[in-house]
Amino acid sequence: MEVLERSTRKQQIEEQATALFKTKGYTASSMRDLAQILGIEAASLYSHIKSKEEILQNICFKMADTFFAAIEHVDETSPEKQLEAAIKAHFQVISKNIDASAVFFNEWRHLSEPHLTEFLAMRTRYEQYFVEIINQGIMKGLFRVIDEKFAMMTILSSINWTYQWYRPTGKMSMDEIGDHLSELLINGLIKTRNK
Amino acid sequence: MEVLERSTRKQQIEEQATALFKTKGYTASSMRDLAQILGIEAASLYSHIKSKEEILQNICFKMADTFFAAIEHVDETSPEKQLEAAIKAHFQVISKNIDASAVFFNEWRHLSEPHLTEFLAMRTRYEQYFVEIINQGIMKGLFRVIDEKFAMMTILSSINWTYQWYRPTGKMSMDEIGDHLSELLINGLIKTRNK
DNA sequence: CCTACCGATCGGTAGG
DNA sequence: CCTACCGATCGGTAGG
Repeated sequence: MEVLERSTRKQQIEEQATALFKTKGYTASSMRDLAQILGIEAASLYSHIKSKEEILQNICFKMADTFFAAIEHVDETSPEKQLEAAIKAHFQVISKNIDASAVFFNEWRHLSEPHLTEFLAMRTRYEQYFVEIINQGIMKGLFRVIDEKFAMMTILSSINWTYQWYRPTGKMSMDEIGDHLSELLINGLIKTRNK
Repeated sequence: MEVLERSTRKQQIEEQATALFKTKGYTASSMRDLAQILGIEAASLYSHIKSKEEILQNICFKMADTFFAAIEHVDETSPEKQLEAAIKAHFQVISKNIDASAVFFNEWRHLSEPHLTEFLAMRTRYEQYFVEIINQGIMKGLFRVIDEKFAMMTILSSINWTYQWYRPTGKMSMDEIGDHLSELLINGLIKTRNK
């Protein structure tokens, strides 16, 4: 019973902290700000969490796990289909976790060692997954010959930026955006018969 | 003579502050950090600047001016050529001002009012320039029919992200990246004869 | 450009 | 979860 209550309270803290960090940034957010949102004193937060940075670590590494879990289920035959599925999977994680994505993309640099190094290693591994798909597409003559890291950066940055403007209530639905993103980006990459 | 010295010192402060803000973020950077880099006491900074935020304002609004100046010279006939020139101009500003671009993209939200509102208005106006080119391309039947704001966001985000990975010493030159960026993005947008 | 210093606020702890 | 409090650090000023 007590464990359950604590667990729930900890989740509440992390949830509110995520929204706060997104709005004000991690460094500019104080534990007193966070406590006030939850209607408690700042000192009381430390019954549930170890430190301010622990919250940031949880947000960043949970998001990293979610991103990896999403592309784990991608299982297509052609590089083109595989890239399409990966782009959509990546976007869906962002669209379903807008606040956490904002913190993930902007505040990770405030992680202390050794978490910072671990975080960057995970990011590189994730990026490598996209690089390999692009590489296969080039080798099979489907994609234009292009620096694969450059292509990966261009693709991921477009998707990553969506947290800045995507609104569930906007005129484009989640699926529509996923479709258009993959279409525009893969269309840019693909070899046309006329070129 | 005195005015000249002060002006130079102020430039030095802003230059070092830009690098510091990029690395640590605006809020996490202290005036004592900045003073130490310059080899003076924190209090001495205030002979040259009014406040910490004044530095941020100067970085952000100077960059905004530079971006506008770059697209002002774009003067092409077709939407395709115009978009290509605008993409290249935008990237060149970033590549030539990597540190200031990082601050511009990440730290603007720490501007206080009324500067924040003014900044966002400028950004919207700049984005609108790209939206209009895309709109013309769609109306002339050159570009695929797509939400023009979505296309603008996708294009600009790819270019904006370059400050994260572009290195003047990297294997792709500045011009090569500009070429490939515009090619990949416009190729994604353009109507192919086979579709 | 420096010394000396201000009030405010920070993350976090002790003890209940 | 609270009261009471800690040492550290913050942006900035006064006066030279």
